[in-house]
Amino acid sequence: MAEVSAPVRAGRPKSEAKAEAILSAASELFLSQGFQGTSMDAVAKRANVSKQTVYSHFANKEELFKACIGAKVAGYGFDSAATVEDADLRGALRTIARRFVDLLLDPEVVAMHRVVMGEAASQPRIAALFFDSGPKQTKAAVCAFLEREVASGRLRIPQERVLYAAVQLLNMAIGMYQLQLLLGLRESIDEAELGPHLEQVVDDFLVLYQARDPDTKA
Amino acid sequence: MAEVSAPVRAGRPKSEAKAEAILSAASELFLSQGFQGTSMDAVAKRANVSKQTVYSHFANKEELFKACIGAKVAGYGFDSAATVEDADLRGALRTIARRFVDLLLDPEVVAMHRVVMGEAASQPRIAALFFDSGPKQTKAAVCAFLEREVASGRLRIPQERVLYAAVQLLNMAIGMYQLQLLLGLRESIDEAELGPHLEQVVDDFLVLYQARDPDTKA
DNA sequence: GTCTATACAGTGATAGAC
DNA sequence: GTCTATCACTGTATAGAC
Repeated sequence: MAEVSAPVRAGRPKSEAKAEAILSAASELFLSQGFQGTSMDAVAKRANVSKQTVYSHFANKEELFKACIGAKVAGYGFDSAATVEDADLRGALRTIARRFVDLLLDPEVVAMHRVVMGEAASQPRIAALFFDSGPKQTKAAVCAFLEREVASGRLRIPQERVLYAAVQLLNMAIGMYQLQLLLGLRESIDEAELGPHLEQVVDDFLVLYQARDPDTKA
Repeated sequence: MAEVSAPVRAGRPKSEAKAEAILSAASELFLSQGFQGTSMDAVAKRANVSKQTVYSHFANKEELFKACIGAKVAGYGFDSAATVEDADLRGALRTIARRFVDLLLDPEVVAMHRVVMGEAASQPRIAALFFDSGPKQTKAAVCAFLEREVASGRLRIPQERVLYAAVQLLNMAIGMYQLQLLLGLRESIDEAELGPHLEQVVDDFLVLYQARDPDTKA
């Protein structure tokens, strides 16, 4: 019975800090250099650990990539649409559109779109995970908001067209801005350009779907 | 000595035939495997030439990539909008929307979007070339069409909002379909789904911009 | 001009010392 | 659990024969 020294229960908690450092370093590299453009050596170096330590926490490069994307995408929720203030319909739509473009024009989100799309052919499960945790949730949140507004009589959208209208609102809001950022043609979008654009989008959306007063001829 | 002697005149159509073979092989590989996922060895093998022959025609991998994307993007013109039949406004809009989604949902075009976006961070000049020869031209063509219709009085769009309206039409038309293809969530979009969708898009666009008959109260 | 053969750095992943 | 050292392999690019 060699009652040895300390590390009888030296188990997991040590690694947690390093695991986080590895995840953080890998995320930065994957998002800026892409999956194939990032080497495990570079990840280890940036996280200030050895390469073997990386492999002790993540089975291989794909698992590490999956963990990075999963963590990032989980942090970018768009449940905002559900908690928006309903007092003013136009203001609520403006808020939804604003939050959506702010999210999609965020440099990190742009980088994630680039990486996930670029690797979608070879990593279809990552792409599916991204969609389910990202665009799908956003769409669902906006649909829920629209349905509430339809129920309360402030919007008039046929039941089968709510999803179409939600996508329409978001697509009109994003315009060509995200494409320009994705392609690196612009660094960011000026507020002076974005503000009036979103105002116009909300106007158009209301023209299409605002419930008309029944006693007013339309 | 069974000599066949056929290829005494072993063709010297110089490089042109081989250059084409190399370009074709490289394009297929780049579009399906990405830039970093494609090796010069694989290009040479698929083109049935030696690796050195590839390097004699293209200085390096980046130049080869640029040539591939440039050739592909040049072949996908969207001048169609300029030559559309104007007889019926609704039909013309439908045609434009149809050609746009047919273009963007084409598997090869989807693959090109994936590759160009994925490599946009490291190859900004490629991304710019892609934008100028692709989306920018498309947008310009639709703008030209809209301006003609405004001039002829069938559409009513403020001068400064023509570009906005063009993007709006195209964005509404594409919906979430291209994103789903980019992420590999669907293989293609069924016509039964696409047809009614485009019909609705044209309807909405006309609600927003069709010139009202002056003697009809709106 | 095209081929075979190769230089040389870098890759993902593993083995063994502490 | 973490590190150093190394594995087997592939990448781009080049040199020399025909």
